[in-house]
Amino acid sequence: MLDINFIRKNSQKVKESCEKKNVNADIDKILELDKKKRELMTEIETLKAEQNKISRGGKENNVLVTQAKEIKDKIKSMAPELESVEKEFNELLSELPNIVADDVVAGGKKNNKVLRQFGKKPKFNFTPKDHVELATNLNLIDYERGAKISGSGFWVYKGNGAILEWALLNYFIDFHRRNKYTFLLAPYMLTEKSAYTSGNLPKFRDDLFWTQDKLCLNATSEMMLGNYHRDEVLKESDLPLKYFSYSACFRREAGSYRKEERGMIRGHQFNKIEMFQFTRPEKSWEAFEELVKNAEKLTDGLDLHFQSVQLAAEDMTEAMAKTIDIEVWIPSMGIYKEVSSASNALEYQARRGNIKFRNEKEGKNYFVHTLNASGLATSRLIPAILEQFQQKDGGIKVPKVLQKYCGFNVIK
RNA sequence: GGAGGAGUACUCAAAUUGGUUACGAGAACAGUUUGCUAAACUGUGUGGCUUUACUGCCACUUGUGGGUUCGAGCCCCACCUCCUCCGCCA
Repeated sequence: MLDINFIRKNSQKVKESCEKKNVNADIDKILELDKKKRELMTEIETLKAEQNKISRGGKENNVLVTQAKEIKDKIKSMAPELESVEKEFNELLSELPNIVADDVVAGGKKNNKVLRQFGKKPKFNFTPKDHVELATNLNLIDYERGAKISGSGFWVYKGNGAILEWALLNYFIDFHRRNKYTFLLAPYMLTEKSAYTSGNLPKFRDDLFWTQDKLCLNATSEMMLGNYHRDEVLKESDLPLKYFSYSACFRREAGSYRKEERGMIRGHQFNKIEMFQFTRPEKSWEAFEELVKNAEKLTDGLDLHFQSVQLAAEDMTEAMAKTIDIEVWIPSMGIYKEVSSASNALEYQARRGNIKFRNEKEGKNYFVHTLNASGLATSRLIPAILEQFQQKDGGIKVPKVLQKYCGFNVIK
């Protein structure tokens, strides 16, 4: 959510940002409703002040009590108008996307900009197989039984496949622990309110799984991490707060194409470790660089070929001012696929979740900035590892950093 | 799932039959003043109006949302969370 005061003073900038994202937003309407809201509030508050004045005098004076009754009725008759103005105002305001950073370009995916590439595309002196074939041949992933148990879009990690998956997670966890991020294991089910705060509602209701108790399944740990300090005033000296969390993530992926995305590229359930930071406003861009660097280091540590891409305005979610994706090379598809997404939400999420810190010097509370980055998601890393490190004999060379977790160097 | 109890600010904690400004203690931080490891005093949430600013005025704030009333921490209803007991427990 944006600050209405900011919109009042910078309506032109807000409009330009919306244009970049190709979002149709009626800023003038919002400003008009804001004005109307404040006028009604002032009117009602003046009446309330009068009412309070009379009430404080006690019940001695019958004339005054009659007057107070009239005021009460008047307030009651005005309330619905204020309510409806507020409702419309809040709806429009909460639909406004974040102001995109100055260096974010307009347009969609096509305008995404590759910032840097790491490693080299592997070259094979034999015909490489795709990850589905490799994983099936080596008995690492059981797609058929996954589908039998839970339907399409689910799979089972088996034997060395499960060990490889878990090795990745352990590698990530050790990395974040070394960096002094605090490890959180949080619930996988969240209330509607939490889903609102994290921005998944109302827009993405259909992309979430819902239980009969009106809880939704976690779609990314960003949801639980962003809600962790909801409605709190944090100590300035505690900032930045750095967390990481492991969770299985559940997504309906309703209507998404599965034909071209064989295997584990897009499933209903996948494992992900997420970094999250709550920072002072002036430190958030610094933190952003740190998160991007961490995600790159993790991927680079696996010796994979990948690239970092700065997203264009339309490709970012509405909460974010800037997003950089880490995309790993999938040889069989001939494209790069996202394994991490690092974003700075500035105070957009904090405003929604009412997360502040106390500036001791001024004695005032300000919104924190929130940032998140995957560190990392495994479901595209396994295909990348299998395909990029496959050998002529159909075996897989295990990345060096994972060998101590796996207990083997090669999968045959 | 059932029965009972509780929820007041950072923490602890009071409030007579509904009545003006929610008693008080402690903590932390800031400001002022005095200086022997510190003390004393003042201040501390949200929003609106006003002001260049300082300030001032007003409204809201006792888990959340409603209701009754001129007036609600207190009465009524619904919900949330925690505690105790019972039931269920692949």
